[in-house]
Formats: sequence, C-alpha cells, structure tokens
Amino acid sequence: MTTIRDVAERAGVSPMTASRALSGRGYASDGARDAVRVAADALGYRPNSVARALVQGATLSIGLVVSDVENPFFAGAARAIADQLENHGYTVLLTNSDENPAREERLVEALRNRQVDGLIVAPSEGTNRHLFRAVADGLPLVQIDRAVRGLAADAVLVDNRHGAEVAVGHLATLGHRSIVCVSDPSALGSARERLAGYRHAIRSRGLAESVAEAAGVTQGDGREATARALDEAPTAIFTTSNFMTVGAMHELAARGLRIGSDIAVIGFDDLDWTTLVDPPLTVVAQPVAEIGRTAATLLLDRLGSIPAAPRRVRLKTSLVIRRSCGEQ
Amino acid sequence: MTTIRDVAERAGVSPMTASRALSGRGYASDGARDAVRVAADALGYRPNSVARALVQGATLSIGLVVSDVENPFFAGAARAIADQLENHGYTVLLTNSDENPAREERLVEALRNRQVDGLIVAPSEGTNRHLFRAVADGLPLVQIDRAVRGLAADAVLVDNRHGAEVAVGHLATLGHRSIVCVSDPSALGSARERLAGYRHAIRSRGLAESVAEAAGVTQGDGREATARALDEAPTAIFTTSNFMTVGAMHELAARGLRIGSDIAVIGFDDLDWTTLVDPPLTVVAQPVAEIGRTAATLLLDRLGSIPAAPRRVRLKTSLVIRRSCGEQ
DNA sequence: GTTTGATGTGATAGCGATACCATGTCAGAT
DNA sequence: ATCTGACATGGTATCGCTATCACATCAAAC
Repeated sequence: MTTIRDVAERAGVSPMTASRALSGRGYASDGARDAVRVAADALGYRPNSVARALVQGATLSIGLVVSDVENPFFAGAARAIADQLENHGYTVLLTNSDENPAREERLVEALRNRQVDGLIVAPSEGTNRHLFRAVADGLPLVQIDRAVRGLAADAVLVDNRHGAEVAVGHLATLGHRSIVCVSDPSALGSARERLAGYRHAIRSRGLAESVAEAAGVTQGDGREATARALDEAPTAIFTTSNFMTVGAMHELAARGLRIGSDIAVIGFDDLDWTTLVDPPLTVVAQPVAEIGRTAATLLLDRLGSIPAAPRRVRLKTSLVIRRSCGEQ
Repeated sequence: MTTIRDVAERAGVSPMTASRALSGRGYASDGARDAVRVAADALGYRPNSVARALVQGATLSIGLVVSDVENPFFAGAARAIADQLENHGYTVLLTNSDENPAREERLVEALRNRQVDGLIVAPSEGTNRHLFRAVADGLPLVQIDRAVRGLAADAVLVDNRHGAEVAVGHLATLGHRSIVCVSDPSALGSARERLAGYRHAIRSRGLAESVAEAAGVTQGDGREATARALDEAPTAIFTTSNFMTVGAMHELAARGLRIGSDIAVIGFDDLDWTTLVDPPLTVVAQPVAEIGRTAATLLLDRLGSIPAAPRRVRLKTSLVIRRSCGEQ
C-alpha cells in the first residue's frame, strides 16, 4: 500500500507538507501542491481513513440500526438517510436488529467500537440501556419510527395515533360498525400508538373494540392474527403496518372474501402495489423519505455541535382514499 | 474515552497483559485475566476497533454497493449478505450507486479508503476501472446480479437467459404469438441476458420479436416503455424486472386492459404482492436470499485466503405459474 | 531598520491498539 | 546441578496520519 510517506518522498517534500497539500488545510506553496498531486496520482495514492480517524477522533461514519431492511418502510428510510449523509461525506453502516433487544445491544456496541460518529436507531422494545449509555456518553443519536421513553435523544416519528383515528373514522363514516384491528405486537411503540388511535376512535363512537394482536411482525404473523380477527365476523379491518396488511389480504383471499364488497380493509403504509390490487387499497401513508431525510438532518445538526435539547419531530401521515372500504 | 491503558492501570498490569487478557490470545495468568476483566467492566471499556484495524491491517468490515436498496431484490440480497457476514464478525457498509458508474467509482474508492476487507458489488455499466484496480490490488471482490466482462472476480448470477426462455416458452405454449418484451436498459448485464433469452425463444419459434427498452430502471420508465410496447397490440408481455412489471401493470390498468384475459403478463422477480393481485402473477422467481448468502460465502472464502481462480456461480430461477397468462 | 504578520516547511509526538522481542520464573527431565 | 520448555509479563516499536510547534523567509508597515 502506498502511504503519504511514499508520496512525500516522490514529491521531494516532507510527509507533513504532503498532508497539507492534499487536504488543502494549512499553507502549501503552489509548487509543492502540484508536485504532491502529481506524485499522488502517479502512485495511485489513497489516504488511509482508518489512520486519519485514529488521530482525528472522527470516522465520518454513521451506524444505522433498523429491524429489517427488507421492510419497504425501513428500506425507504435507509435509502433517504444514506443519500443525505453521503452528501456530507459520511458512510452508513447498516445493521438489522430483527426487533431483538439483545441483538440490538450487540449491534450498537459493535458500531460504537467502530467509533461511529453518530447513530440512527429504530429502537426495539426491551432493555435499552445501551441507548441510554450512548446518550450519556454524548454520542449523537436519532431515533426513528419509535422513541424510547425517557431517553434524551432526538426522534422522528409520525402522528401514529391521529393517523389511526382518521382511518377508523373513515370506516365509521362509511357505515362500518364492526371494525377489528390487526395489530403488530403492542411491544412496538409505533404499533401501540396506532392501537391507541384505533381504540379512541372506536370508543368515541360507542362501537365495540376488537383487537387481534400478532405474535410477531412478519406477514405470517399478520395472517394468523387476521384469522383470529375474522371470528368476530367484522365488516372492516384496520391493520397497523404493511406486513400486517399483506398477511390480512392473504387470509381474506384464502377465505374467498372480496375486499371492498364483503369486507373493508384499510392499512398503514403505502407501497408500490397498493394501487395494483383490485380494488386499490385505501391506506394511511407515511412520508418515508421525509422521515429518513429528517433523521439525517437532525443527526447532522448534532454532529455540527450545538448540543441542544432533544427534539421530537412528528411528521404527518395522510389518508389516501382509494376503494378498499367500499368507497363509491 | 477509556483506553486499554486505563484498564491496565486499574488492574495493576501492563497494557500488553491487559490486551492479552482481553483478547485471550497469548499467555495470561488467571489472576491477571480476572483483574483485567473486572477493571474493564468497571470502566465500561470498549476496545477501539479503529486503532486495532490500523495495527492489524484488517477492519472486519465489508463494503456493499447496490444500485438501490429500495429495490426489493437488492434489499433481500443485502439482508442475506449482512446476516451471513455479521455471523462472522463483519459489519456491512451499505451504499447505493443508482446505476451511475461515476457514483459507483466514488463509492468504491471511499470504501477502499476506509480499508474494507472486501467488496460486494452489483456493477453498473460503464467504465469499471475501479473494479479492475481493486482486483489488481488483491482486494477480495464478489459481483452480484451482473458481472463485468473480463474482470477476474467471483460472481453470483442467475440463469437469466434460460429463465427468460422458459417464460417466453410458457407464453408460446399457451398459444401466444405476439409477445413483447418490456426490458430494462440493455446496458444492464442481467437485462441483456434476459433479453437474449427472450430473443432466442421468439426466434426459435419463428415469431416476431418486439422489444420496448425502458430509458431507466424505475417503474415510471417501465410504464413509458409499456405504453410504446402496446402499440404493437400484443397478446402477451414479458418484463425483465420487478420495477418494469409494476410499471407495465400501471399502464395496463390505465388502459383498462384485464390481465389474464385481455393480455398475458409474466415478469421477472417474485414479491410479496404478486399473489395479492388479481389474477395472481406468473413470474420467474430468483432465489434472492440464496444469492446473498452465496455471495457472502464466496467472499468469506477469499477472506480466509485461498486465492483460487475466480468462480462464477449461476443459480437457478424458477417459473412460478399462477394465472396472469390465461392459464386454466 | 526593525517590527510585524503572512507564508511555507519539517521534526516530533502522539492517536489506541498489538507484534515482537527480551526477560524472568518454575516445574520436570537429564 | 544444569538444562529445557511452558508459562507469564512488560518494554518498545509501529500501523498511517495529522496536530503542534519551531523555525525559516520575505514583504509591507512604521
């Protein structure tokens, strides 16, 4: 590997001058600058970021912990985060926690060992001491999708409760009286809020609530929960996430129930295919890219110092009305 | 930050002994081991991987360059890669090239500056000198989804050509005579192979070929290409990727064409929702997770030395017959 | 003519960890 | 009694880079 020493030697200057010439910080004569650049090109010099990180105490890398990049919601957020951070010279280290707090802890510790300059985490439920520790140590940390109670860190969330209320309100307005909720495990903060929105909307209208909570976050779990939910013979289903929606639709299809006519469906998260199914799905859409961008921006703010008070950003969901609830 | 020096001091030993006690390599008495461990716990010691990487010349990190993690195909592969590599102590640095060779070059160089121990890349079309350079420098490199001509590096691909042939053959068997191909830009190696499979299948049956090549890889591009393709008034459409499929379906829906009856559709890539649309989609499925696992395994092999000849693995696609081509 | 400050360069000393070597102890073998 | 080798520990150098300081030079300022 060619080092800055080799470059300096070839250019006939000291390593220090080479360093300055290449980084542009500090003085360096035009002659030295050129000579160093030529030498670096000729040798194919590539600065060793590891060595630089060691001396400067900053790696220009950010750790990202989501539960599963295969979830389009997190994939979208990750994409937006990476784009934004890369523009500022950072590299994103991606990891999946699988909603497993122990695994999340291992990942966070490993990322910290790698001296990431900051963390963006979708915290899973459980002991979050590693997050408290990180914050206590002054590591910039931004939470997405959910927020740990009492943790003094930034968070980017959506108005889950309100979004769910609006969705259930929409169903009620259309005349539905038996509305079940197929929910992700209530261990998830976001699911809990959506569930609360459902409950509030149901109660405020004097309807009977009925919740089928899934055992996990996969579409298989969603399907199983839906099967239970259907025992109530509801006229409408509200699901709290895209995987729950997919699971529900599979179960409905298996039973030969027609969405829109036999039963109404409204789900959280909007995706490519929601307009391809028949009827197209009415959903509560989350501003996925904006969530990612916002998280990245909050983190960049903290990285540029300004140890301000933790900020919580709540972004708006929007009800996208299509035709899965018997509309028109 | 607490360093190994602090730990050593507290434990009453030298940093060297502390290092050995913590790493378990080399001799260390039980007493020393315990004392060091206690001290490390008490201080909340976290080894600095950056410093370790500098002296050991290995970072235990792998660079991953895909074109877009939001593409479920790449998200799935990335997931499998990360899972496998994490099991071996590696961390994955994720980046998106957007099919832009210049951007890919920047990313690869940046990852190399960070001293990644290896690279997994879905190469985009264009000047790939950065990949040749990496291989020449002895950096372990595995390509996925596509392979650069003449590059002496491992690659994990699928039998694109054969997959496409089987798909078109299926359509022909069902009686279709006017089959158009909505293709990703032929700049992509995988698209080129699928296109070749389409052409061969069409010609060998004496049919007329008709290809609408999209201007880009997004579903918008796919939709636009489909619009052109429909000028031929075909009875069947073969698409070369999931985004093309989504685009095609949007255009068909907009024109009020019923899939399965008015027109047959068969696409590359199987996804969650392909069974949720009506009729469910017949597709050429790729073994996404296996692609990722295989790529990770090939890379791990190379990391564990054994500089063998480059290997190309071709995994099988499978035709999943459902009902979008008028089957039944 | 001295002072000042901008400009330019290089020697040295780390960053935090480990590789390597030197040193020492002690049991068992001869 | 000496030798051998396993066990145990620590000093020193080093990974590649940059912060810091010391030291020049030289033009403009007074």
